[in-house]
Amino acid sequence: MSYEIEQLLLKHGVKPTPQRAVITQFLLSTHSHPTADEVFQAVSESLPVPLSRATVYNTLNCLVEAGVLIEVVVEPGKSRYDANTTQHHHFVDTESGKIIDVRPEEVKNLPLKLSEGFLDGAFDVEDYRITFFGKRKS
Amino acid sequence: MSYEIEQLLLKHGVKPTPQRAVITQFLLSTHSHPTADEVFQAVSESLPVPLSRATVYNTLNCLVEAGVLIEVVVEPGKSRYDANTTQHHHFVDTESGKIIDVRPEEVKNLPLKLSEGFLDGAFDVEDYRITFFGKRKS
DNA sequence: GTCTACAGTTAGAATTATTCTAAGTAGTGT
DNA sequence: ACACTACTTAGAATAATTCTAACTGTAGAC
Repeated sequence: MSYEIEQLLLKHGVKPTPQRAVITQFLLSTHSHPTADEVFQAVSESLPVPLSRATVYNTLNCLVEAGVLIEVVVEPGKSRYDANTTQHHHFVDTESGKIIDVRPEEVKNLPLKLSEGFLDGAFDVEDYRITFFGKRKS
Repeated sequence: MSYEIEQLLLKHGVKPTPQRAVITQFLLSTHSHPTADEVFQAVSESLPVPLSRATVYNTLNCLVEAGVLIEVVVEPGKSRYDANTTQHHHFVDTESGKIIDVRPEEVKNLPLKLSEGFLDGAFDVEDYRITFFGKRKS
């Protein structure tokens, strides 16, 4: 397993195992926001040892807890995963279903501020995500 | 069934049936963003006729298609439904899991504009939703 | 008024995504 | 080598949703 992946996992307090490394490696190499099953498909092809679905789910949950990955929920029924853990947003192409990362700088007028209302008054807002919907220009 | 509900369904091209009316009625009466199962539980108690889960799912999908409801996906595994179809955002209380509607006016600096970038250049952004995460102030 | 057609509803089976369980495996420290 | 612990495994179990095929019930044709 590559030194960089090993260091990344260690830095987040995750014991580096071959399965975890290869799953992390795959997610770092793509911007396609794959589902757990897509990770399973892609990784089991390129792995010398057999890989269980349970391990994929365990690993993804573990990596999300540790902050190595972000879980992205934009459509009902399944979660998607993103190794880009910097603050960013998502654009969903409603025709293809593809999800594209949107850097905060691409959105004007950020950071958002809440006005003085019940939300700002009663709650601590720790984070926010914007999901854009639209279509590719023809 | 109430005249208002009947008119609302007709206006959206949905044939008003008792099941659809009572499900719509329930969603209009709450701000709790219930899941399909919560709708089923709540409605089957107050309905004289038996209600099938399939009907709940059929009806919710039908009402979302017709624009009577919005489907809200903030947590993995299940969809939630919201009869508030005006443009708005959501705040998720990460401790209780409760979802609270946020009116656009509560967020300063809106409407957002995309800067001149690949996203703005290649895609037509039709809509966006902001999901806030945080906790109730103690 | 009856008949027919069709859309809506139903119970339960099937499917899909995810988690659980119990057993097996490997690496680390002793 | 030995035991401890954490990881992985296959398959069972669960949960959310969709499918299927049979059963209404109502609207329009006659």
